[in-house]
Amino acid sequence: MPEIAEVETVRRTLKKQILNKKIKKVQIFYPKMIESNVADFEKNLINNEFIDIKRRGKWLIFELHDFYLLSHLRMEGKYFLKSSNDIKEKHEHIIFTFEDNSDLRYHDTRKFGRMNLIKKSDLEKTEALKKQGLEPGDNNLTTDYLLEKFKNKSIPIKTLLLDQTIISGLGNIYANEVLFAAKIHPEKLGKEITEENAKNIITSADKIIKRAIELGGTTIKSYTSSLGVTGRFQQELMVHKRENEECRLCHNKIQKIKINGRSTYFCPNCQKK
DNA sequence: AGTGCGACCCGAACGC
DNA sequence: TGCGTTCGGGTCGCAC
Repeated sequence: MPEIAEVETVRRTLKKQILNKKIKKVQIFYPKMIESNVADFEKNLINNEFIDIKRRGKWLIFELHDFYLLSHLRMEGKYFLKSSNDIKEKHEHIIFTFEDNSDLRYHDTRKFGRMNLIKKSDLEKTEALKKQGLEPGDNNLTTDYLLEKFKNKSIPIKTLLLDQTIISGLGNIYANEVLFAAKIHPEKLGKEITEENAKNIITSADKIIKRAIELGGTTIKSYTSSLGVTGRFQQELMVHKRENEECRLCHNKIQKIKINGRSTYFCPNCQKK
């Protein structure tokens, strides 16, 4: 489940490995994954090279000479660096081969991830990126901004934290963790969020994401980021995946409920309605 | 416009 | 043991 901290970890790791190497071959085993024209995808990447890797929310942005390759890992997308002699594994869907016979391989068990190759001049026009809200840690992410977005919303705050057009980068794990840290019940409606709540969300999100990035993200279930990097943030999870375990603060039992069909974990004592 | 929900995927977990 | 069923989770698009 790559969220912002995992994506940032992938970005930093890959940046050390793949820049300025000429791409000599692109193999596409699951064309549906590519949202732009598949023939152009291959044609425009061959003989090109990655010169930088940026990120916006959960989108990875690989910069080439005149294109950007946008990559969203969704649930289980991972990148691996291998030798082009290595046998192709079942869930490797896109393989980029560099001139030195090293491979960048995109692996995605559930095939949810997406890629999109766009001209550099189209970056600002790209819907997916245009819609992204403010990231945790951004100075423009203020209580005024949040209260404006939350007012009139009859949607649980948990769902609003997952809305990438408001705050960009939070997924299910960190949404649960942020609400615990901010001491807000996940079912509290957007319009009921107070200024103090909003302030706590901002502070908690910033702190939690920074710490998670520091620890290389969270490895949970099947998710490990690229190149075998294992996130260590899961050791610090307060509520996520801790149903019926003791709250680390008050020793009450952590509860699991569904909000909008998504697993939501919280401490009923620390996070009162 | 705001809200809810199924579809996309497939391995793991679960039930019998 | 083995088989069928359910679950999960980010995002989009459609229905109401």
